[in-house]
Amino acid sequence: MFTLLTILTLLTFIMTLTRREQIRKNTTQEIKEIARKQMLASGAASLSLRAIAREMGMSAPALYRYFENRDALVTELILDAYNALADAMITAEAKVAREDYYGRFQTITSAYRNWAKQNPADFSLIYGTPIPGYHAPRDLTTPAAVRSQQALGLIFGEAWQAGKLTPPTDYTNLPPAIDAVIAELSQQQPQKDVPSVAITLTIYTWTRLYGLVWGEFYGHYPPGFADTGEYFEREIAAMATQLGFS
Amino acid sequence: MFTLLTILTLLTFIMTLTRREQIRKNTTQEIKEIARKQMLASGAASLSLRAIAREMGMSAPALYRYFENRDALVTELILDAYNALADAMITAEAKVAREDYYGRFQTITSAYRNWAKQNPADFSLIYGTPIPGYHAPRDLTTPAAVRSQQALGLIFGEAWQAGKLTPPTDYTNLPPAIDAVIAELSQQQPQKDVPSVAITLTIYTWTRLYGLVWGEFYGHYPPGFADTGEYFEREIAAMATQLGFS
DNA sequence: TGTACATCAGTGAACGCGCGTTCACTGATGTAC
DNA sequence: TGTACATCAGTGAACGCGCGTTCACTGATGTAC
Repeated sequence: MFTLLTILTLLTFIMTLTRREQIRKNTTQEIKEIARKQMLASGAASLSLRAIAREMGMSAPALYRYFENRDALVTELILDAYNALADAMITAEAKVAREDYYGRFQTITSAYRNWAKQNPADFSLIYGTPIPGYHAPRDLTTPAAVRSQQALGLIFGEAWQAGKLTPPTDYTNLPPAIDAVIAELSQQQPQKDVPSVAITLTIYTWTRLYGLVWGEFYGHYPPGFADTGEYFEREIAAMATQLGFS
Repeated sequence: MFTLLTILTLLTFIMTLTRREQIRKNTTQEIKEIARKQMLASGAASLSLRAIAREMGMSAPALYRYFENRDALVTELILDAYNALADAMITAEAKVAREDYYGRFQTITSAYRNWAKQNPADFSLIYGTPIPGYHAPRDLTTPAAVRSQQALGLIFGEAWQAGKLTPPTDYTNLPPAIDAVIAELSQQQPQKDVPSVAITLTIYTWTRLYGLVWGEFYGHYPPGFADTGEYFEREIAAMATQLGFS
């Protein structure tokens, strides 16, 4: 009897607590989803708490139960986006054989593009023009932003150590000022043995990836050029050659 | 007497007309300059006629004497920006010896970056996230947007014809779908003899340029990395090698 | 087990703000005879 | 040359809208004894 009662009480306790929290979680999730939908329709800059509340059939002040203010919501959306991108890249890349470095490079870059295409609002939020008046708390956003880049850097590092990546001197023989920055970054990595060249390649590759996908998003390409992903795969292949994958 | 009078009348006519028009031109120019200043401060998305009028010490309705509405002002700013970028690139490049193709490439790409750095509001306006609710009249903006790209393409074309540019097969042997798009674009050029490969190289190079400069603008690079232009010059040099300049 | 209390989600009214745009107007500048 | 008229730049009031945020509140859900 004693144990049964205890268990029942605990169960009720857990269940009710969980139920309330569950509803809260769902509502929070719904707010974010509608926020994303609206950003997609009219741009991150015009994200509006009142508009979100309206679409949810709620009054605007109710949202303040879930987020301290508009900026807090934006920050959460940004963190989610960075993390979702990193997750997508990392899980895709994890499926490729470890010693197939070029395959991993291809897969992780494709994952980047695919995620961006499937989540245009999030992509635009983190890599588009900053929202006027909003200032990201760098101590929160930077670690999230860096995850996906580190995943790419790891591939370069491992490939280089395996002798499967021999970059041209353009990327190994840097001006002293840049070299110093790279060296310092190399120290700061969670894995201690990240070679400097992996960081250099990551930075330049990231820029190229970004340009490729952004151009596709906002119609910087001639009509028809980017309709299929071939333009992208081509440049990735070219990139691999140019960076020295073998 | 007759001629003197005629001349005087004409002169008065021209002068008064010119004076009025001159004032009008100045005011129009001032509106645009303040618009740019405000875009720089708070982003293109929050460009506001009322705010511009306020800063000019005018009432807001007065602006409607100069622009039909807000969108018309935005369109003019966009056209100005595209043209200013193209002018900057073309005039810089024109100073380099015609047969120094690599030098022309270096100069025109530097001009791109310099212009962007000196005119961040304009750069952001034409290449940043589109303004919510604003739809550019493509028939006006596309020709302006294309000018700078054509200037770059011309260098590739001439270098190729001179045998000073031998691109790797990545850029010459394209998938049929992309090839078709390029071929059609090649037909549409004002200069009839633009080789397809010049167009391919232009598209991919433009993307890389864009990524490089955009990253510098919005802090996608590690601190210290992009402070001087060396990171840029390095990548341009790498690019030249990769594209096959000789 | 039932009752008193605490917590929490959500509401409606309000504040103060800014926006684009229209309209009827005033006063200065330019034009025609 | 002087006068009547037309054009143009600019004003102030107003319309209707949306925004973020605060505040005092209600009613439901969960907690303690």
